[in-house]
Amino acid sequence: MIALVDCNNFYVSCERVFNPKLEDKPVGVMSNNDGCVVARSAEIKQLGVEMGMPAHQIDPHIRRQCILLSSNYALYGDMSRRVTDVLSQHTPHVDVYSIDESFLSFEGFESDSLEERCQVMRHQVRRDTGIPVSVGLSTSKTLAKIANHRAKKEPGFDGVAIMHPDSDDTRAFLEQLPVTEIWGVAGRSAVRLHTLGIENAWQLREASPQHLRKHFSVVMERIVWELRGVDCIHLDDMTQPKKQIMVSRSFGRLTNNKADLHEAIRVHTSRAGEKLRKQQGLAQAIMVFVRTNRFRDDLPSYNKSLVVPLPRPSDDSRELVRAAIAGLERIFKPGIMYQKCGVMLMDLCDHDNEQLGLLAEPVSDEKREKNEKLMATLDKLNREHGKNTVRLGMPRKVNSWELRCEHRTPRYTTRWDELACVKT
DNA sequence: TGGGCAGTT
DNA sequence: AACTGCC
Repeated sequence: MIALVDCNNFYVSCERVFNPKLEDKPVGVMSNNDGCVVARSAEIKQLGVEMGMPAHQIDPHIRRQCILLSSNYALYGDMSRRVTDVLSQHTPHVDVYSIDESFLSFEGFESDSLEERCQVMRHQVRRDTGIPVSVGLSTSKTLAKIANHRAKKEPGFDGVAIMHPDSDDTRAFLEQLPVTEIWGVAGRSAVRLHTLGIENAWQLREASPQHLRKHFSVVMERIVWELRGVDCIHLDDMTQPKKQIMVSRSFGRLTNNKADLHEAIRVHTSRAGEKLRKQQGLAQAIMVFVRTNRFRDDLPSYNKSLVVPLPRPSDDSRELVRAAIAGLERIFKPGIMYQKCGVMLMDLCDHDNEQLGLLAEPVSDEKREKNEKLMATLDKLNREHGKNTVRLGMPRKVNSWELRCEHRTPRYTTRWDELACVKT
């Protein structure tokens, strides 16, 4: 059996742990740059604030009743780790799927007592971390996801729902479940499934896997098997090293300032270098892109990207930055109001079996060791003292390009100076 | 009106 | 290099 453990309204729940005044209130957490609403309390859902809604599109009358917070990823990441720690006490097989979801395997466990076991686990997570979670149980990940939805929506389940793949109850539920509610099926696929006469999850389950593979891809074929209860989506590739590493951000406000883009590209590239070193990889090329706001038809639009090959495979932020800036110089167009820029490290290879190009100059062991030490020190400082404590290049006085996050709460659990104060 | 992938054209 | 799809 597989369990999907999903935190309820995760970001909002994290905020409530440290600020009980948010309990019973319509609370929302916004995405980066205070753009869209990405987490909602039950009360704000009641007011009709939809998932992914741009914050500025909320009716002002409704908005006044809501508490909208900027996202506090330092807090959510740390709370997520705490939840995972508790889950790990209940089974050795925990696959962290996202910041608020984990798949647990209960293979080899007594199946009669699984629901009870999950209730105990659920209560322990609540007690030890303050985060409410729901649990869906079945024999495949896709069905466990669906069971989890039911655990959240149908109060009778008390937070833990089990779905046996071949029961009448499962059939009845799948028959009324639109395909868009299935993990991996969204708008475009739904339209194409519709033309094949497939509207609900049961019809998809009964369709021929080969047929669907032909019309879609192996991904859709797997969904059919999964709906039949066959576990065939494997997540171990989650921990596999990434094939590309991307770092990009929107600017707090649009900018046409070349220095802003330079600084942003430097910071994003440094961050990408950190991620690359963490997975012990080397990049052979770096892509740099700039973009205008596609929703502003009143301004000229300009989207441009450029791949810059690196002289040799590298994980040295200084070499990466040099290449990225060279790329930026070639695609920067003056007089354009830019909304976003970023970099992507490409053609990643493993640190150990680095291959030198024909023209690449080998680096002496001594020099390489020095570079590695420098980068390791940089990473350590930034890890322990907060992002961007140490940066490459000249810092600027005003980071006019930096993100908007006007309503961020303290990083209660990861910063000594931002600990929650019980009484002053 | 977010960010980070993978995959296709 | 640009675009699509997904979460």
